[in-house]
Amino acid sequence: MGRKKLEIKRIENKSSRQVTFSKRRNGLIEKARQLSVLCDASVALLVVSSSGKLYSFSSGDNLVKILDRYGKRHADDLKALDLQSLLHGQDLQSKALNYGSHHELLEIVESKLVAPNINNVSFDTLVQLEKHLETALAVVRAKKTELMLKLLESLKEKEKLLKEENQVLASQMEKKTLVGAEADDNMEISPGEISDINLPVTLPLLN
Amino acid sequence: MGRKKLEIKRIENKSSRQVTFSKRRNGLIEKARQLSVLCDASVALLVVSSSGKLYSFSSGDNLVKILDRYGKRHADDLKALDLQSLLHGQDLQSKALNYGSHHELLEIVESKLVAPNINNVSFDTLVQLEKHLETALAVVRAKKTELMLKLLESLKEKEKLLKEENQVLASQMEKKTLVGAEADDNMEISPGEISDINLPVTLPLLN
DNA sequence: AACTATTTATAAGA
DNA sequence: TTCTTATAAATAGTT
Repeated sequence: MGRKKLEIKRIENKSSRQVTFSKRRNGLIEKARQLSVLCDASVALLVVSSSGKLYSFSSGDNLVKILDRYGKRHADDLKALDLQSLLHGQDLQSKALNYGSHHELLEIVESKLVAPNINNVSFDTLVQLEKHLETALAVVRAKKTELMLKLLESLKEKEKLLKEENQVLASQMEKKTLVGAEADDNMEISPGEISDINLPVTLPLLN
Repeated sequence: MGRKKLEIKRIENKSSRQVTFSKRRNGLIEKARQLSVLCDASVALLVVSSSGKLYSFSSGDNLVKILDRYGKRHADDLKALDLQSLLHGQDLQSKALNYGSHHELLEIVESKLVAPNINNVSFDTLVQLEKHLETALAVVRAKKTELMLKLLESLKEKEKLLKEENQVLASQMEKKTLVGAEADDNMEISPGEISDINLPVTLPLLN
């Protein structure tokens, strides 16, 4: 879509390849964003320039929700395939939870690759394994984001409570100042509007 | 780019959202492909519809190359951290070869996320798991590339042999033509320059 | 799935 | 890089 129709093959001129990369990369990322917004879809995009620089986009919150769903559905698929015995079978917890270190994941992968029956490691198998790992990674990242969002929310909540408390303290200070410095210990305190539940213990109780 | 300008916000009508998703998803994937071809870039794209269906694109060879470089660098980092013992330790094969399906990788990941002790799944744990999965992915991709390169080499080798054979055949044809058509069955054949090892069995033996 | 009126992206040029 | 503009492509609404 420019002055001329452009064949889709490697642009040989280095500088125009660079320019085209910059333009189209921006366009692609914008399109990805639009798709995610318009259609409530999760989109993850990764672009590596020929010089090795990395650009990426991911639809964020939304990605979390949906990859979570994807993970759950995948789990359902596994159930349907009667593989869930490993996940929810009797010795599951003892088995899976013994993975003290995630290094074992790597071991499994590596063993597949250095196995004696190396000839059985077909290209297709590797492609499949790659896909599974990608999915696993997506699920883990989704969970990570979810945790971050929860943390964020709890921080916001704390902030709100602290602000409320500050207001009460400020009004008390004002009162105290008006009454005079000698009445400190007998000062009456109004109950205020905030409840006492969930107040951080490091703060003075208000009523 | 349609009959009307469309605001970029969630399309509420379900069916038109579905249609738009389908159209734009295709468009996006095509754009991703074009960028990778035109600019010799690596592109990976992952789209999950709101119903949880997964669509993806990756630029293949080129991505392999660059991620391979990434992978190697990552592998070097691991060595520096003295973690490679896990990769090449002794009981690794016996342990891990029992994993018949790659689904189990996902199961392990999933079990970590839905585990009863959900509160123990700390953010740090997830970050670690993410790193491990990334490494695993890099390793798998490196192996994939290795296989591709081997295949490529063997194809080149075959090509070379076939070309040599063609030359011999061509010179024989020339000789035959010069001698005349009636000497076919008694024609003397020169041994030529090529060896008989590794010649495809579907080709006529030359000497 | 097709069809188009339009909008959008972008190739070339400055 | 950034902007401009002619033109190619994508796509929203329609059938």
